[in-house]
Amino acid sequence: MAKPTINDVARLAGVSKKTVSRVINHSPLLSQATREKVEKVIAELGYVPDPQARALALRRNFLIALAYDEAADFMLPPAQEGVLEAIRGTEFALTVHPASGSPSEVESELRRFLEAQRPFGVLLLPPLSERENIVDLCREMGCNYVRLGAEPTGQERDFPASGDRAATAKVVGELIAQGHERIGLVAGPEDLYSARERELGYLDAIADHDLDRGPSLIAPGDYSFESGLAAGRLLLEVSPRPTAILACSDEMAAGVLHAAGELGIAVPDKLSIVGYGDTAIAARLWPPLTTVRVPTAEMAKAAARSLVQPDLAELSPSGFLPVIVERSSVARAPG
Amino acid sequence: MAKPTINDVARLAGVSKKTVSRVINHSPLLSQATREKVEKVIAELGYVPDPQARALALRRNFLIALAYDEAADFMLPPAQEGVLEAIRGTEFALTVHPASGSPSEVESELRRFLEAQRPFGVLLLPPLSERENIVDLCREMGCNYVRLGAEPTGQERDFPASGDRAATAKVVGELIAQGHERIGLVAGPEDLYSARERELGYLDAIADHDLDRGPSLIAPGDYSFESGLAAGRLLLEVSPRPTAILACSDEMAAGVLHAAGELGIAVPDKLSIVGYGDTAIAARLWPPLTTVRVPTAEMAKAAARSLVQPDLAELSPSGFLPVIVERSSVARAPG
DNA sequence: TTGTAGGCGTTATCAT
DNA sequence: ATGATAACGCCTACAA
Repeated sequence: MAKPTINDVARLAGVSKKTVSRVINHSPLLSQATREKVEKVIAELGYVPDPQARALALRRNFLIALAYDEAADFMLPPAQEGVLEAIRGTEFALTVHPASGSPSEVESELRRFLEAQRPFGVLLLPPLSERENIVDLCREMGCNYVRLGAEPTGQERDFPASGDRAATAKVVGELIAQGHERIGLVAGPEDLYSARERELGYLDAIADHDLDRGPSLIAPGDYSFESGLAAGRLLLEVSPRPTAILACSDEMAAGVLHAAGELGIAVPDKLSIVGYGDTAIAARLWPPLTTVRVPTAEMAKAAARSLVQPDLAELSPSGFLPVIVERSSVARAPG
Repeated sequence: MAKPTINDVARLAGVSKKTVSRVINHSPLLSQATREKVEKVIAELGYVPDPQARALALRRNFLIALAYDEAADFMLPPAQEGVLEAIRGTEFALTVHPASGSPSEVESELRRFLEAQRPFGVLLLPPLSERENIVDLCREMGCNYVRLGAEPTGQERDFPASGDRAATAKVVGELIAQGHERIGLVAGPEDLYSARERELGYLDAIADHDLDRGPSLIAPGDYSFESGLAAGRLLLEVSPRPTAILACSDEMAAGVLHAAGELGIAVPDKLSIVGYGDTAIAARLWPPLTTVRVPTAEMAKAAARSLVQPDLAELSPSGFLPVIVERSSVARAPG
């Protein structure tokens, strides 16, 4: 009553193992008759090829890994969803590997993971995707990889963060068009390419319109809620107060919203807030958050597909542009 | 320059394959001398045992699967986190399998997944964990499994949802103690054990205090934000309006908060809101949501550990009780 | 304490 | 179009 093996199938069908193997792998050179005969036996026995044995013989398994730094929690859900969508219906599965600790710990943890599982391919989320030693590690281990959200390198197969600068400049421009003249920024972590681009976009817009950009209008943050809360308290304390704040992540925008709530500042009447990411939280906040949608899931899906079916023509990796989502946290500048 | 195999190590160390194997697997019966000799060669060569070959020979791999229905999105992040914590530092990895579609599609998808990956163990999230055919499937495939959040069955190794009824009764009791007499409920999906328990807990408290429980005070929901929004609109329209609403999930509580915002009802001054779950969103809403914390991550961690190290004594699976988290969305009843 | 022979279930090579 | 034989890299059983 043990699981049937390829040998059982071969014996019962009166053919060789290899022939059964050919049936399994849809080899083109097989007579229709034998194929059907073998398939019948397979169905009767309920035979399923052993994945471990296949993996050994093929020298590859069917795992796609998603590796990320703890700092990437904010983009994990959509990225994961995208990968799952890409591999749905295939024989691939997703394994998830969070890294934590110091850079060298992160590297050795990832190495152990790659050694222990030997996944067929890895998706690297930022900031992991921006670290050369990590990329080198993947290459050295002979593991396919794709980088997400890193600085563009001209590597065909990577999916860089593109368009953040222009998108940010555009939202800030829209705030200005609505009469806002003192616009605060809650910046992101400096080691993230996307965060730097967003800040540059903000500066572009400010410069374009000759607006004030005293340092008191830019507060540091790390994409986390807590940092957004702290930054919000900071920015809302300066005088004259900004009438609008752009946070470089939705989580931080939620923090700013809290700060405004604490101070009794009405949003959007007295303060407009814009987030970034259009993550799950954006539409659930009150007021619903105007934000910039980053197509993380779509990028992850395309990236995973490029690992799984490298032959298929892909959407151009640079074709994933952020787009502004207007909700209710922005209004004209007060009086 | 191919990867070194056990043979290379054996040859260079001047011992047999088996001896190397014993070193790898920390066999106790080995002379210190040979062990060190072999370990030296292993280090020099950078040899790492091939996981696929090991998996084939051992007839098991090192994957823990997390299987869930789409309806379980709300508890996926903490569950995943818990599993990852449990396997951190071990040679296990996590693979994630979402199921969607009709019940029979879900079953056949899960079957294909289990066949294709043959994970060492599976964690079943509700409502998957409550479906007997799914559990049978795991058993039939000879796959270790643990159920999370299902109805208690007396099975030692499962981690049922326990304490929801009592916890719900307790929060509602506290609302009553604060003067609330018309308390609405946004119920959860009826096919979830935990949702049914929460509704029962609500009814317990209402009955205990001889309060009104007209059907107009109970609105259906499915744990989603949208259903919470709809339920909120419904409940806030009846007259006299409830002064407090308990939503059986944080997402639905966010929906109720939106409904209140649309109608210009101040929270918590005119309306108290309580959520359930203490998911990420609870602390980020404004006002911060009073809610009931469900120790999903801890349960998932313990559950995963029970798969990975079944020998170790475990925390009693029923030891994970929900606990009330007071924040700012509750106030005394107005007037 | 160590080695030998054989098996795990599949695929690749190279005949036929 | 099909089959015999040898990998793939590790582990178990048993012998020494």
